[in-house]
Amino acid sequence: MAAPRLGKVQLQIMQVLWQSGGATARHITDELSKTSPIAHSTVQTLLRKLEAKGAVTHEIVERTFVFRPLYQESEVTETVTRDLLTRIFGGSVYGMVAHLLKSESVSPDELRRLRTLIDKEGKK
Amino acid sequence: MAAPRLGKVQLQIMQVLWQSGGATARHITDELSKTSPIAHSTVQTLLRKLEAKGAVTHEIVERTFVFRPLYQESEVTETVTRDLLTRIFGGSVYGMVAHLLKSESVSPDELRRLRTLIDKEGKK
DNA sequence: GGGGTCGATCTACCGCAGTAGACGAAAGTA
DNA sequence: TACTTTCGTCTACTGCGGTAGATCGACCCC
Repeated sequence: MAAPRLGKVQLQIMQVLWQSGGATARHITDELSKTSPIAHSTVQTLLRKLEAKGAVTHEIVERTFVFRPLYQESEVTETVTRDLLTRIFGGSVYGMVAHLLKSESVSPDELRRLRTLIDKEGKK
Repeated sequence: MAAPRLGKVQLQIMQVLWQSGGATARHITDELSKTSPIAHSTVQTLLRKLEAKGAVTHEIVERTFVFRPLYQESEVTETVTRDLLTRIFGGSVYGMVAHLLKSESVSPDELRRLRTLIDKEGKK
């Protein structure tokens, strides 16, 4: 099992791929440029680096590379979340949730859904 | 207010400082070496880098540097947690907590305490 | 006083993310 | 056919975290 360390932009690229299932470098550049401009060659470089570490693969469709994610979203979410949980909160889920409730504004509706979630979890 | 990005070892150094209030480089080296060996000069280099970005300061006590943290623990916790929340969970506290409950094993006792916490939060 | 110890500094290197220009090939277009 | 666009590759550089050896100065002990 890989413990994939992804940079900030690399993660954004993966997110575009997860969302679309597969995309050309051009599509990714366009998507990322919506929020902040980035050179096409930068995206291509990062895609090659991602491929080098096994995060993505590509196939050629009409002379153009179509990239597909190899890392699963759940896998990456897992890794980075557990990493934070361990390093910052000493592994305490309670500590982490407590911090979230204290420092982030959570709507009453979200709180309700959280309570439901926890109840369901307790019944398992 | 700084939103400082700290590396892995840099964070460990800060944690030693938060725990002790203030410490010499030697003390930090010893503490960190308990888990994995690290050269004293590495710690010193990182301390200088941390000082350069305003994360720590030092005073001289009997010809030895005693370092003190300038970044507050809460501040760093805040920054990195919100960073993850935003980048991975699109800002959804619910999404993040749901992931934690699903992928981390949470004891019944912890679940109870979490429910209590949420109830308290709902009453505010 | 001379050698060992300890602290701080200097310097240098590696790895990786991010950045992007330059270049060449191919394909469409006027 | 010649121009333009698009794509992928090559190359290179910056910044930063992490790594640590080499060195210098001060202090302590015999």
